[in-house]
Amino acid sequence: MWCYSLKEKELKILDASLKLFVERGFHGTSTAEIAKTAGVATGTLFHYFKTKEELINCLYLYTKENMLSEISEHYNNKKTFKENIRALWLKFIYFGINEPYKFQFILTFHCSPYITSLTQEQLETYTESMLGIYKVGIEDQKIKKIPFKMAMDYLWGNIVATVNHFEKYPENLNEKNLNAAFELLWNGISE
Amino acid sequence: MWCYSLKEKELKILDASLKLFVERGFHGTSTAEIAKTAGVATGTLFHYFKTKEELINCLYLYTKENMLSEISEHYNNKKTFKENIRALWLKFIYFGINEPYKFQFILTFHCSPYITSLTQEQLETYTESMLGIYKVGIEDQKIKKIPFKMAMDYLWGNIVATVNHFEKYPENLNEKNLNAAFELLWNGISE
DNA sequence: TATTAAACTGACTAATCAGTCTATAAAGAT
DNA sequence: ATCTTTATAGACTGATTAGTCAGTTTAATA
Repeated sequence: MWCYSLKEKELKILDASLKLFVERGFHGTSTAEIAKTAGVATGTLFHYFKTKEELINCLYLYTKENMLSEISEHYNNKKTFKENIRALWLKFIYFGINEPYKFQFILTFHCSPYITSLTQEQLETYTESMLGIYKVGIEDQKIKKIPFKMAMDYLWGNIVATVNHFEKYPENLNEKNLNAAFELLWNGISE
Repeated sequence: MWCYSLKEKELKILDASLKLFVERGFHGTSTAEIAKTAGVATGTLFHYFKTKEELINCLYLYTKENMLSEISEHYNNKKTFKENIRALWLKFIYFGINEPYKFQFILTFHCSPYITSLTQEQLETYTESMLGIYKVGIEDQKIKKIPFKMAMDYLWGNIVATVNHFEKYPENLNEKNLNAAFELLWNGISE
């Protein structure tokens, strides 16, 4: 699988797929519909993606790389540990709010059978950088001694809940409530 | 829609649907497959459910009522507020662990376009009983002054994250970690 | 026992699906 | 200028789909 140096029509196919897969699911979306939405012929779709499954795997990689590239930021030693976690958390929240389709797609197809384990593996490097931050927090006694994976699942669960909340009630999206949502997370994990 | 006083084959169809819809999605599962898994003819399926959409709506009601009936318990004044919240939380967690298909189905199809808003409405009475508990917590200064809906979304997010976590790492499921998971929630919301 | 309604069956159908194929058009390479 | 590869198109195909229908069995009632 390649998915790099995307041609114009290739990108249009990915964008159309993202929208339709999120709105109607994998099997609920026909390749003909994707092609029509993207403004290309079905033959063109299958020229770039051998099968529908290859298309969704490619879309998953494209979307998740897109998210991680917006999130990635190195630990800033001039700020407190809490401020660092807050900055990271905020980046996820803003990605979820600004890119609702991409966020929902990652959520929906994260554990889906259409995504091959190969596609999954290519993204696990990110977890390692999180492990580094976690260790700092434990050593400096900033966060509770809970298992790393539980902390990760809790963090991700909070991000998903927060994004979904502000998507449901966009009128509540303001500095105050955003801070309240972060404090829920922080008070949970902090020592 | 009726869905009450279920006949034997009707129940088999619902059980088969639950398994297949969770594993392969709505459009990924054919009615022929459901009928075969349930051990009935396709005609029987359409005798009980006019369309595939009616089937999934019926299944959603059946599943969510099933969950709520197992969760429902009145506030116990002899216990502390925290203990009451913990008992409620635990019931959700055990439902998620003991009924992984039902839990996953509710999660997946909660915001899905196949579930009609009518089906959604029939289940909102539960929220009201939660509102009562929330008010008690606020008045007695047990929990922070965060908006009710945010608290609900945070609670549900924590439950989902916890169930998913123990499903991913069943070897971690024990009293100690279960308590640690609850403390994450409680420290987040408590005053 | 006879009558009727409900439960049940599976072959069948029109529509839709993923993917193919043949034919051009455009772009690069020599 | 000629040749080769790549990009694009859309009509087409065999397989599959949701749902129907005509008829059979079962169960309840009179």
